[in-house]
Amino acid sequence: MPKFGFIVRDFLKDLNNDQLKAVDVTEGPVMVIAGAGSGKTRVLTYRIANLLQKGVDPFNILSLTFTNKAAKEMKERVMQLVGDHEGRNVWMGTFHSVFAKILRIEGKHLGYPSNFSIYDSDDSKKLIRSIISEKSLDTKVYPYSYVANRISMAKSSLVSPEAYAANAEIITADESARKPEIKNIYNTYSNRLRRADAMDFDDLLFNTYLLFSKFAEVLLKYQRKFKYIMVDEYQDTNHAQYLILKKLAANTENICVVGDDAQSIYGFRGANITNMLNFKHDYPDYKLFKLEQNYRSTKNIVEAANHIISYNKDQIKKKVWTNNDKGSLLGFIHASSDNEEGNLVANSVFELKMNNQLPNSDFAVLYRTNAQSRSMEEGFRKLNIPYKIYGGTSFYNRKEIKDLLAYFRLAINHNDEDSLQRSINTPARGIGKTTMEKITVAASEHDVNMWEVLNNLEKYGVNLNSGATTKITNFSTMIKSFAAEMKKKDAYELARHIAISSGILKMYREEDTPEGISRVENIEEALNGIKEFSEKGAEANEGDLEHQGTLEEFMQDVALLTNQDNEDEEDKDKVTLMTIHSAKGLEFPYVFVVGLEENLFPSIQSIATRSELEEERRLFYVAITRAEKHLTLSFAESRYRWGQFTITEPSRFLDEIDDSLIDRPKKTILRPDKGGDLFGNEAAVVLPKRNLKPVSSSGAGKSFEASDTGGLQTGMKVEHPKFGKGKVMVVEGNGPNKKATVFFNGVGQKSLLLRFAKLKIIG
DNA sequence: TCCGATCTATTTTTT
DNA sequence: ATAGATCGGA
Repeated sequence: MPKFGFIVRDFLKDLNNDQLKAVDVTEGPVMVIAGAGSGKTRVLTYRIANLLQKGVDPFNILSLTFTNKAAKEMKERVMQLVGDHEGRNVWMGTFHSVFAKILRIEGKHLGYPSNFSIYDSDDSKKLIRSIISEKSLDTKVYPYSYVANRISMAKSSLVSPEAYAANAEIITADESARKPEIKNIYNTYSNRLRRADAMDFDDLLFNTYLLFSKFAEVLLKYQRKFKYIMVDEYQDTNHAQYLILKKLAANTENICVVGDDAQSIYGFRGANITNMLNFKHDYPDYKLFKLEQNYRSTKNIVEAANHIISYNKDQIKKKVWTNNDKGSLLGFIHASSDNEEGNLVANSVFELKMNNQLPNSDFAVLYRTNAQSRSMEEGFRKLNIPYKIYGGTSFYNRKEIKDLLAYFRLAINHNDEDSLQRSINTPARGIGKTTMEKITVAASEHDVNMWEVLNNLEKYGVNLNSGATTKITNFSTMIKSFAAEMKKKDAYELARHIAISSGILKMYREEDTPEGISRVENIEEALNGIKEFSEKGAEANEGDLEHQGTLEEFMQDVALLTNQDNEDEEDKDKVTLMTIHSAKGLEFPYVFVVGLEENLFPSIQSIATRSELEEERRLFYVAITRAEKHLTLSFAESRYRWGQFTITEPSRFLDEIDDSLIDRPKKTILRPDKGGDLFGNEAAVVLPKRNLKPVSSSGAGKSFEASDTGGLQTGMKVEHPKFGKGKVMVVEGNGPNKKATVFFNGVGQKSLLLRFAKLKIIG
């Protein structure tokens, strides 16, 4: 007998034909291609409700999303449909959080304890950085972010350090990039994580895959558990996620994936659209449903979005349409500077709000990079419009919070070397560089953990004076005492105890600067958050784990949380400021997409290849389709970037919107057909203009090869792709701000930032 | 060992 | 611009 028949049946009336089919076919593989705003989340939640109605046990349903926020929202909506009790027991979470949970239970098969640490990207970059320096490699040749990215890509493709070193293609690529050491860095990095009983984000996927491949009985257990699998944002899955899903679904093949190739925006991180294309090969008898009716936006907005995406070559054919009103034309803001852009956007919000009596929460400002939030903030602050910023440095990434959490982590997992190094001399307790050096070296030599060395100094031949030895013993005793309290005290009690007796709180209190005060406040806020966690007790929001409110449990949750995940009540009626990436899946009545400038959006890093540019365009598509009623695009003629004044050019994406859809002056005003000297300011740095004349795009880099200008000196002769040949008059500044004044024949004197200018040294 | 001055990387996006 | 790392001197 259907358990909640009347509720679901009632709602089924709200589904259109395509949605209904996607909800109805619960058995066998299903792929739903869902255009923006076509009710994708609705389909997923109703599917879950439908399954429950048919009598499927909630424990047998797994629903995977990309962000915690999406998971939370889905959970709420399911609970609305079927009631809290049933809804609560469905496994709904992000890939990372669900797999972390599995690994806490099953990690022992792979040699991991259940209390393994999770390193966030800051932690892993830090580790990679220290490995690079240990190996005395040139950080110019091996920038740690490059190396980290390379390793992360390998891991997301399930390439182990051994496989990496054995892969001729990869090795050749690294060698021709003159970075042959990456394979060794990767190997050391991997070992070091192991030694610390730690996993990075990629390991959560990689190890889950290993677990399921190597231990058939474990796989079987989870295959039996997850009889019905649903995946949101399938276009953003990477290779590892794809293979894990394939394994999990192999028995029942009850897998339903929902995605939109036009909204694939995580290719840079290893997401692979071909996972969508592979679906039909893996499950030849799959059912395909397309959701093409947009319920979210006006006709104008849908049309603009369709228009934009039609510039992309790679796409699955579909026609998104809407029955909604035509709506107003797209707004357009042309500012002279980033600051003015912030003011104009804020003014525009103010007007719309006043004229139409709208809440602040109806508005969102979306941008390409987090750094752009600053000028927006200033604009809103001037008009006293409340706003909230998502992204940027997350709360848990603040220094003081990391300092505190390091103690928590170390108390939970003594092998966590990152936390050990962070906490051992913060606050200063006289365990300095020399001492740590000795310990690090001993740990490496004996290939044991630093904690092990710390507690057996003599055994590992670490020679320290008695003072240092005492200090270390005291530290170790303190950590052990924290660990001993773990099961006795609740999370809040223990957290406060640690904050006080570690000296962290005292250290920041004594700073006595505005900054120090705010750090103390943040620590207090963190403690309050933990208090809430303790008090809430069994929220049991994920699956079947018993919840006792210990600090260890808190830390397991926190590792995968981002700042987007806890919204305060007082944040409800505020304008939302966020990157487009974090806006995916959200919608707002009024949306501003700002900073539509070449080299910013599309990003300068993504204009080299067609596929990268197409990803930027999809990102623009995502931005546009967040808007329900009204969309405004904005662009500034100049902008501070890296603390440097730069003249900018309107984004090519603006040209790709049909003039009839947008309310803006004629294009000729936007694109003066003059050189870069229009603004006549010689101090201004002109970003490389995009090719106005047809230039074979692939040949552009080859015909002009810029030199390394690190050793550029006065008197040298150089060539510039645009200004031609010239002589260096002055070299000034350092590092990224190093600039040269060059006299170009027939052009005159130019001041160039070497970081940007493509100069060839010719004599 | 500690402190201040100086240098350097960061800015593409996130779990 | 700005935070963090590094360096050099007390």
